Amino acid sequence: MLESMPIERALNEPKKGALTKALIIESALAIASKSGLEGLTIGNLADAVKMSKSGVFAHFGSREELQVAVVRTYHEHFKNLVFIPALLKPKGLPRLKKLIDAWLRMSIGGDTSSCFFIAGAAEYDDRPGIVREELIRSVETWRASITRSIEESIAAGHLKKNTDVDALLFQLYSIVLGAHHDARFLDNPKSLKTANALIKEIFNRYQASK
Amino acid sequence: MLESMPIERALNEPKKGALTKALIIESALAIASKSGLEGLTIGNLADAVKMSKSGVFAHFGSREELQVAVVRTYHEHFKNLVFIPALLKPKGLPRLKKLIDAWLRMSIGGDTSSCFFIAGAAEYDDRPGIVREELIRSVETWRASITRSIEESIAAGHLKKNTDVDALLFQLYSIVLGAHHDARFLDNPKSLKTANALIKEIFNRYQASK
DNA sequence: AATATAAACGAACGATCGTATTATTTTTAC
DNA sequence: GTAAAAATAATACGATCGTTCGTTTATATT
Repeated sequence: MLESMPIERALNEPKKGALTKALIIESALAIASKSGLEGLTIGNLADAVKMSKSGVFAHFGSREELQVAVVRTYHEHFKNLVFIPALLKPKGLPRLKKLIDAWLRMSIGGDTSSCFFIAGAAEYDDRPGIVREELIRSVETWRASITRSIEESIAAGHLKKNTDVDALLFQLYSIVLGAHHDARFLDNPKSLKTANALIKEIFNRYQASK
Repeated sequence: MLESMPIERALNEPKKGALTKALIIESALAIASKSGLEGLTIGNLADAVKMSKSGVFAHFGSREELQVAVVRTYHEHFKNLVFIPALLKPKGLPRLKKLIDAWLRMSIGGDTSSCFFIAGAAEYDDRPGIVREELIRSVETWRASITRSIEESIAAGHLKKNTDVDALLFQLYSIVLGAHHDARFLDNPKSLKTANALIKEIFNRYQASK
């Protein structure tokens, strides 16, 4: 028996480990939301969950894997907070508007937490590695969702047939970046209103004449 | 003579110190351009200029002051690279277009260096201190320059009299942020073209009908 | 040339970083 | 209840961080 991998044991997933791991990740997400993914260390995370550094470390094997886990978890949160609610709106322009509105509101959310897709993009725009790759995956997924919703809006006759999808995506995305910048860096309280007015204007311009 | 501050000596500014300090800052600017202001450490800076850590440190007194010095120096570079060239264009729309064009090109510049006003804003949007304050000062100065140029364009009759200055500033600024994001994080080679097309369209829309 | 000041160095400090190794405790399975 | 396995802890390592200190070298003044 050169090797007898006990299959039945591999299937028996442990109980407690996965649970505390989830708790750790949740705490890590809170820290990274406040201080960025680079501000998340094994040390301060261990303090936060009242465990030893090594105890926390063992769950991930490396700091990078911890950061990747945080990005993945944030992606799930994002889906629940932004994407899923928009699915309740009817396909086309209503859903597209809701997608952007929910994202915008959450990006500049008054509390400490920022949007990982924005903050992470800035943090890792010149830092290669698996964290960056995971971030790009998430952002591209999100952009694909917006793109699809734009296309559906065109198909439904809500937006002009000759709408440049990429250009519209770029505009919407840029506005959210701009609002995020104005609100979080410049502390401009009017940023949300400015962004909303602009979004409305853009949609009007792209709208099929009725 | 409880205290006899030798005034004549205070006026004699040293020679060599200021020179090497300038060299150090220049090197620091290069490092921070590649790795961000937080990636700039006394250690790697000392290596870069082939000096001892303490020798470098003595010129600034603290790491924060070093970072502030870097921001100030970058502001000067920015003026020379973006602002001054635009002054050669005639007041009004030509100058405004040049301001944005030069900034945009430099922000997504193919080389390693990014734009501090953008990268720094993201890095310090939740990190209080003198570095953040210096960054805000620089960014606000830059935004004031754009604002003034917009107003001059209106006064010159190049842009509609009812132009919403803040809204236009927000749009232009957001587009550069979006292009920076697309180019540097998503590695999208079309970002410059997309941004330029959009800028052109916006100026057309705001232009006084002739 | 002698002297005073500025500039740079070298070594060390305490802190924290991520990680590896080894031990102990807690949970699971029979 | 006991043995195996998983989860957590304890400890330590080498690196690097910003900073301090005492000393030496370079520059400037007289």
